[in-house]
Amino acid sequence: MKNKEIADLLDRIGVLLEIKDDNVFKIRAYHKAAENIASVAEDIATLRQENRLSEIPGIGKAIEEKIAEYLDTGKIKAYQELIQEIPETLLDIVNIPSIGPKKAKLFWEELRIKNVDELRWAAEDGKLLGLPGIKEKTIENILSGIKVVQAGQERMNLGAATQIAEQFVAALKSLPEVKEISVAGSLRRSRETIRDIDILVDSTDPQKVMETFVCLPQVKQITVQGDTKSSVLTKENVQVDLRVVEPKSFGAALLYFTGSKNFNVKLRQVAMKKNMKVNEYGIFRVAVSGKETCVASCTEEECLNALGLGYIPPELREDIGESELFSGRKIPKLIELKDIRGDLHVHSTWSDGRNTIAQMAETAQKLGYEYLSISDHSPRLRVAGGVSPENLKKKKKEIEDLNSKLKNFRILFGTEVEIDSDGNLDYNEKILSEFDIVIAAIHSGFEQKQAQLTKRLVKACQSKYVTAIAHPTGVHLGKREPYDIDLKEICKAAVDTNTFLEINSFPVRLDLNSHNVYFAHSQGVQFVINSDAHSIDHLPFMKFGVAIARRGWLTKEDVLNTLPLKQLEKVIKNRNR
DNA sequence: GCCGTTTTCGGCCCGACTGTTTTCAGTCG
Repeated sequence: MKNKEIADLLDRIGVLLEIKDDNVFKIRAYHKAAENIASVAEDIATLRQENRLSEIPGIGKAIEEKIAEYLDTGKIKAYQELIQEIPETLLDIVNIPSIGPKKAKLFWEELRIKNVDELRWAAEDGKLLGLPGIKEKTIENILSGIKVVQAGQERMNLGAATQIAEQFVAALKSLPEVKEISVAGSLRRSRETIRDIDILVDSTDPQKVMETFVCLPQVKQITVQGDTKSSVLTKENVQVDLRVVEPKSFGAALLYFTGSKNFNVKLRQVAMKKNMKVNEYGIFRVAVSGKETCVASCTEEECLNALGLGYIPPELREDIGESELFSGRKIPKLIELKDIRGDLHVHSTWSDGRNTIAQMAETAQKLGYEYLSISDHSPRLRVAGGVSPENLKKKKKEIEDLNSKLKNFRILFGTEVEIDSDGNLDYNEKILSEFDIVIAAIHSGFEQKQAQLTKRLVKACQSKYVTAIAHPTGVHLGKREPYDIDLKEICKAAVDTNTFLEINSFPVRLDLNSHNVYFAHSQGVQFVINSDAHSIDHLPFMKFGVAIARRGWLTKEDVLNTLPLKQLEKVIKNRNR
């Protein structure tokens, strides 16, 4: 699937045009197009074949042609021409914090600096001094920016970001000067990966809050410090931004700083049509005279209502389902964590889990679940110590013994069975029929061609014993790209065979992701949300999967493990017969 | 370069902070 490649390339064209000081709206069009392509769940090559590229918002004639050109030739002529004029490596320079297209252009034109190393040498040798607008402080910022980039500022997964944010929130919350506090930004929207952490505080004494914030022990470096906004780098090189507002603007500020950027743009466009204005201080009515009157600011709901919109949960403030959001259609009641009645994919010491079945079950009960499936790996997955057929008998006995002592809770005898390179399952039919629930997964042979990988998953769906496909795309955030599958084909197979697709809540997976969930849902797919816990500490990861489900517009009715045990068992039994 | 319930041309979101400037451009979110 070439979606990401093409999105990257269009983004690069955008930046190069910025360096060239081209029309800002043209530049924005390229970035917007790139963003939208990156978030399309379907293969862009398929969309092109079906002549549906223009269905993607922000794709007009010119960009459509460039996409086609890339799919046919592997190149885009316009890009090749741009990098004849401007060295491609200037793109790395623009990536350095405090450097944008203007400075990159300046350094290139005046000093022929074309990459980060040359820039560092020039900065260290004082060669940048004397260029217009460049003095000591700017050089200092450039050198520190280079260090930040080279230390690696990759996006964190949702779980890692949540952990860091919780530390900051806890520290600030204890201050008497802090009235309300909330995370904002992409973390509040529960994006799969997060770059910076945004925190919003409402306080009557901003200075005190800022002082405390920048002096917290986890802070390594202060990058920005103002009256209402400060930014720091933590020891792990994570940027944390703090905004402080007056209590009366908390809602407007929260709306504003939660974003997404595109959602905010959309809100302002809605506002403009009503002769209104949106900023972080409130929603304003603008009179013909130009006089502005604040009409809402205290809560997000108030602000959205003032714009004629109902409340929109943060997870939906994305481009996913945007047309629905602003068409006046009612937003469904999204699934919540409390709707989840059990976890159908966890591991125990029988394979690569760290805790016993009993321990896992005990924690699951504390979380308020009604059931838990111990879905250990099958033998083919050697590294995980998959359970042999002989051991399965012992494991089943252990579960039966535990169940006989449990009240209002049931442990299910499950498996996460390997799908081999031909799409066959790692246990025979007789063994598979013994399980309460079977989920099937791919853990090897990722490098196969799209057709073959897709066929494997489709074949697994067709097994009458398989209830769900675990982590369908195999992505490992920041480590491994998803394997090349035709999601549409797999959705079709899932729907035809009543097979559920998993939303795996494990923070490095989050697979399916929210875009895929939204797409699969549109194809009629049903889901299961699992933690894939390998220890009792992992069971609470379920909240991340639920967040992804919400981002994909799912309601509780779309998710198998919101059912009470009896109904769940019935669904599993009746499936595909 | 894209887009349309002000529709095929003329628009295209808004503000904080920094470092350089004597009032603002660049960067960032």
